[in-house]
Amino acid sequence: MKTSRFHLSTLKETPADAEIVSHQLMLRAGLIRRLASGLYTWLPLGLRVLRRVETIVREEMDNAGALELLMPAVQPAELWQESGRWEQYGPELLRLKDRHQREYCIGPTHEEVITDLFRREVKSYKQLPINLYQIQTKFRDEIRPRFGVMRSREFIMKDAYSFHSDQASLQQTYQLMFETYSRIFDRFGLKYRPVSADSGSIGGNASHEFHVLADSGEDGIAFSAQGEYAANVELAEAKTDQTRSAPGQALNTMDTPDQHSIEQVSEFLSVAPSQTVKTLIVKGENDTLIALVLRGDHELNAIKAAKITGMASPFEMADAEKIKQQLNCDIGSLGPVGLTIPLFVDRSAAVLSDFVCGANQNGKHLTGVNWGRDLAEPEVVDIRNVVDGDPSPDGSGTLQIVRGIEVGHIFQLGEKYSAALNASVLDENGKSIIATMGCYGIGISRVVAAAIEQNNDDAGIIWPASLAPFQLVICPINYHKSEPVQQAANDFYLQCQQQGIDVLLDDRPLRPGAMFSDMELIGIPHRIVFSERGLKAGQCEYKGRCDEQSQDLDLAQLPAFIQQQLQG
RNA sequence: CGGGGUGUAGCGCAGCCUGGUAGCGCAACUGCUUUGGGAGCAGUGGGUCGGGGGUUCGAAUCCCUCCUCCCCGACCA
Repeated sequence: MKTSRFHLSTLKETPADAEIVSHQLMLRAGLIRRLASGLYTWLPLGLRVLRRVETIVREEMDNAGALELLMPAVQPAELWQESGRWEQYGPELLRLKDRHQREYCIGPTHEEVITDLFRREVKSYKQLPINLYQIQTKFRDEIRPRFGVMRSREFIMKDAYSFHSDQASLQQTYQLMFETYSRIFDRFGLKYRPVSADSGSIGGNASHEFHVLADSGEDGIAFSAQGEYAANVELAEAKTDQTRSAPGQALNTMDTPDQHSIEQVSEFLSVAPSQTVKTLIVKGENDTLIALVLRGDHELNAIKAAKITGMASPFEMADAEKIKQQLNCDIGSLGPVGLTIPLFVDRSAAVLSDFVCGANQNGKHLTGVNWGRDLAEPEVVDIRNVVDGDPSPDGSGTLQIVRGIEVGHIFQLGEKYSAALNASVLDENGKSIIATMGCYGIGISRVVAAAIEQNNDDAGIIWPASLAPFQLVICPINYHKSEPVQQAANDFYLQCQQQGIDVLLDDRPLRPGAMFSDMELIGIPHRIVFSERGLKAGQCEYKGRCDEQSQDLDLAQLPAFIQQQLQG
């Protein structure tokens, strides 16, 4: 491809409304353009990257025996009513009516459609297992689309659905998909990590997420540096290896005027925040209140807390006013001692002794508090986020926390949709059995953003070789003035094309600086420069996108050198 | 949905407070010069100032209203 025939559309300035680096660079490099909130056009350059992602996914899914099909983006309401999700899904589901007033939605996912297809098509256990996938545009009417294609409303996803006559078969395909996903992400050339998205308490590996690692990632991933354990922070079990020591101090009431936060109180009383306890009041069922107690330096994990029986649904913090009215003190002075509402205590808070907490009286805190002596033995639960250095739940060393972007998710669905839509086959005894299902997604468009989020520098995008829109760019200096330069560039360009190299020739009449900056912005991995000066010495120049310095090459060794670079 | 902000040329912004008929940089176009890290000079084109309504002799500017986009919302005891 020559730049003169390709719509390169780079921006020197960063668009004001793009917040994260991948979004900024995708706009600046001319990969995407915004049409409306959460809706983006993929420009030719961006589409080349998107296609590379798709191709890798497609090849590996095909290798794993999955079969590609394509389902409609628009789906009839009846199917969603049958699964019950027409009511459950809420405003994220974009609903519409046709001219006959029949109701439809634009699919955010395709479980209903695939299950409907399956029940019409597949009748016998002999046809199982089967794994069907598509690469398709989805729509979720996000409350707040942001970060460009990272969290857009319309997006491209690979979704696969497998059907089985028994759990063992599902397990087998699930394992195969896990390996396939690992191969896909290896081929992307991205740093990633599969994490279990299930606490593990239900047994089995019912769900895994694949995260591309990036400091700006929205999800926290906890993993054991020494062992296999890896889980989303939202779900990682928080353990403590401490045991409670015997009480050493007497219970004391201290005046703590205007000291509300843990930070203030611990500084005022000269104790570590980890020696204090915070008491959070949340809503319980039937308009009641429930108290949650955490160590002062820990954070509540709302997903875990929501699972406690008796919690209001959805999980919510109680209003300050109601707390004041019922407990007779402000939220900055709450404590577990003497509370008459149900009390759940995090494991780490339950092993404290001689700790500090609010006195349930404004302006006062208690010190030297001990479970079992000053108040009842606690009802112990796991309700906090894990932190760096926590013991790994599987006993293999300690946890580390990194940030990640969720780009893949594999899931054992079981019979949720097959039962609702009565998707059954006959087994070897002629008996009708409900199929059991798995589903496997990869956010194709999100992978592009995640790749940039992980790989960029001040100059722009740094594509891994497998995702780059072009592998190699030829930058001739004075292409339009110097015949030798034009000749050398054209010759090498043709030579690359004949070898099947995805090569870009920058034949725009630009000054070198402008040309180099553009090519670095769009992230082409390899660059060859031809100049009159170099050609006179029988040389050209090579620079890899991440190289500090360029290097001179003899023209004779150029083809072999490039061959080697592209393979490496 | 609630709160805050924003909207002026393709992009980034000034002008608004204190009304007088729109400007800067980049980009684009033409010509000449230049050609190893986003060139210089000269010239050109491009804006219903988000929409509608109002106040006024006169509105980008003041008032009302609708809309857009962005940020915040659940990590506080």
